[in-house]
Amino acid sequence: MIRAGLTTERLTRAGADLADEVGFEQVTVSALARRFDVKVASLYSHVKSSQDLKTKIALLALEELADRAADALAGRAGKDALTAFANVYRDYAQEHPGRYAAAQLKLDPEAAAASAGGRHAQMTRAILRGYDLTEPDQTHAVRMLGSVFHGYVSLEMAGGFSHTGVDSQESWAWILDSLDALLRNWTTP
Amino acid sequence: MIRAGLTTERLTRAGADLADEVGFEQVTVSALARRFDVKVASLYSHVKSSQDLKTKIALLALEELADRAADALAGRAGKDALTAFANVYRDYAQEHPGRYAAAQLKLDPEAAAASAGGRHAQMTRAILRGYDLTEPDQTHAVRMLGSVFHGYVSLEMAGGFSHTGVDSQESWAWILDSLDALLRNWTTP
DNA sequence: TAGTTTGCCTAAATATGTTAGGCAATTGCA
DNA sequence: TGCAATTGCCTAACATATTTAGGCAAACTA
Repeated sequence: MIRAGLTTERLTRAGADLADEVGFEQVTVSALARRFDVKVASLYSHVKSSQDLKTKIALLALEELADRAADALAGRAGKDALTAFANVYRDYAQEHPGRYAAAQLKLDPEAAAASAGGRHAQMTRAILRGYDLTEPDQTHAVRMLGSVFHGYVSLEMAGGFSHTGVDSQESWAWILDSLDALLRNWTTP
Repeated sequence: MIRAGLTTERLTRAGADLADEVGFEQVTVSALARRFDVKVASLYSHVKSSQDLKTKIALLALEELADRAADALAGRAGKDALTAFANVYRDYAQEHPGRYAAAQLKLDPEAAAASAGGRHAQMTRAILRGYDLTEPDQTHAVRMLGSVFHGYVSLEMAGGFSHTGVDSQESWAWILDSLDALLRNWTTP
């Protein structure tokens, strides 16, 4: 019988695609096996468990996101960098809702350490070089930016901003303006 | 045989407790049945499905959160209100991680309409009465506050802020200061 | 107290997750 | 090229979760 050519890599990628199509919650070893027209048990040579599969998808999403962010940051500084970076998250979430949801999976410490999480934090710090902040303010600002970006994108994806007449894109622009102004004008009290 | 006294109410509450103990993801009709020492099928007279149970837990959490927020806002204005409101979310998430996670469940439109979601938005607007914003800026600001609060709490719960030496509580205070300053100084461009 | 309703039960079908062990396709080496 | 070792996907089996259908006994109602 002909082989399907399964690899951890292909399974992870297909799992991510599946997540984008039906939601990360619905990603299941069984569904993935069906997609490859293969018996469920066959996947267990390539992923340790359902949890392992989900972790791998999360790590993939974090890498993709970090790659896009790095691209967007290249050659930019100040507000330009801030906006480009923020838009990477928002656009990625819109294009790849399942992957974005995966990126929010709570990782165990080892996986977290091996993830692109550190790159994200580093890039946020790089943006802040365009502003005049010293530690610990810089760390506070990193956390604030992360919170706003993640929070906004989550709430927007959940449909939280679709019940008033105000356009979400406008709010997004307003918020980025505000953050830029805030960081420019910050003076330690 | 003696009856367990199941009701939708009690199941929902027990489900919420279970979520806080083992995580919202792990809440299952079977686990809940075990908790009541009852057969699984018995629960189906009180909840329509596993999804229905989760929705009910989410609605409970949203109500509790709105009640706490309303309490916290009573008699406060300006930055005092802002801080109290923000702390309600953060504290609730810390005390009740499973309930907080449940509150993030994506609800179908009917459930969303019947939820306390509207109260949350109204209360955020009430806080902004202490600042000098008019529409559409007020809506933008509502969205920004929601994003920061939800984003920060999510990232903090996920352990995102535990890998540098800077205390999370300090960042939280810094962010609330910043938001207050931002809203006070906002002038439409 | 008899009748009705309600609550929890048993039984059964279906789906997912996971492990163990087998055979065939592929790879590597003489 | 041909054979051995490896690897990949398979069948089989079991545990757990979801859900529906129908039954019996407890609790209300009159």
